[in-house]
Amino acid sequence: MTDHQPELPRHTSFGWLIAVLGADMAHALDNRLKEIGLNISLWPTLFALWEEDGLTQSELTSRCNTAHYTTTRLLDSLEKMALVERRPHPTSRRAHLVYLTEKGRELEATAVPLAKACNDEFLSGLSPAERTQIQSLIHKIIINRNPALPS
Amino acid sequence: MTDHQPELPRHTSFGWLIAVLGADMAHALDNRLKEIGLNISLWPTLFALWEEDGLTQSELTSRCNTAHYTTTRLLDSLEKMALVERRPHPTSRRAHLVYLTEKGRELEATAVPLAKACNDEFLSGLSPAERTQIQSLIHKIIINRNPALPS
DNA sequence: TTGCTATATTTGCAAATGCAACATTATCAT
DNA sequence: ATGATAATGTTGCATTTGCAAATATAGCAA
Repeated sequence: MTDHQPELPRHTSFGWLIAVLGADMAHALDNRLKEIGLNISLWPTLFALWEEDGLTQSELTSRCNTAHYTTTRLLDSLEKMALVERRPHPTSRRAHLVYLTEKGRELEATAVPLAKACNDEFLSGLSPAERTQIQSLIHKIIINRNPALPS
Repeated sequence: MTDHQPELPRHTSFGWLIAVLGADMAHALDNRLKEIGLNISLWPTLFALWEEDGLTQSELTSRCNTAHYTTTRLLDSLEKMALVERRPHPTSRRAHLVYLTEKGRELEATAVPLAKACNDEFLSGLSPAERTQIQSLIHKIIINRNPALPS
């Protein structure tokens, strides 16, 4: 070992930086969510439902960026926790519509501020201008890759 | 369903944007790596070793941001693939030093350009100035969270 | 030296994930 | 209608991951 550190991948590769930051943020949110009986794997689905429920599982799948079988299993968990329920679709006998229960709906007020706090904590080293900047740059990359997403 | 889309979490939450982008990038690199018999889980360890080998497993663990037992298992895989070898540590009988084999060393020339191409593809919608900007902003966030990392 | 604590690595077991196949229902062309 | 194909959701099984405990060694204090 020399006393001069060579440049490591985390310093030079964009993908690596994103992976490290993503893992770090997921871990931080997961810890907070555990305090209220949730965990990070449930988060995208719950968040999507707080914004709009009565969705089919495949609509949820696409909004949450998860695999269809993952959605099936997450909903099994969320139903056991009595946070959501599957109701029959009015016109299709194979699809379900997913609704929040009262308990699931109430959770939003507790949970969302945790996530906001988490985001803020990570962004705390940046100026307001820098925050806007990074958000829009990342958004730009995502849209560039998948123009189908609404801007 | 109305014809007006409410704002979804992916549009407003920094953590969500990072998670989506991270998953997307990991998936893209994983696909490329599979063409040459590797996969994304092996990547951080190999990359770290290409930069410097003869590290102990715990040094590798800390550079790769993985769990110690993950390092153990990844090295088992990499040894089976004849890409690395564990050698005894000269002064400690519990530690090992991890070295690339000739085959492992040669792989760098094939693999690293794949990853570079992958990064470039994701950054292709940004101007050179924007690329510098986003890289430095993300770096700043990571450092802010973990000041122990070398800048 | 003895014993206590910390470090380095591995492993057993349970939970989570991914893949591929399945069952069921819709759609659509003939 | 009939049959082929696609969409929706679930499940079995193998692989991966994570936690906690185990093993072995090092370092240090009395």
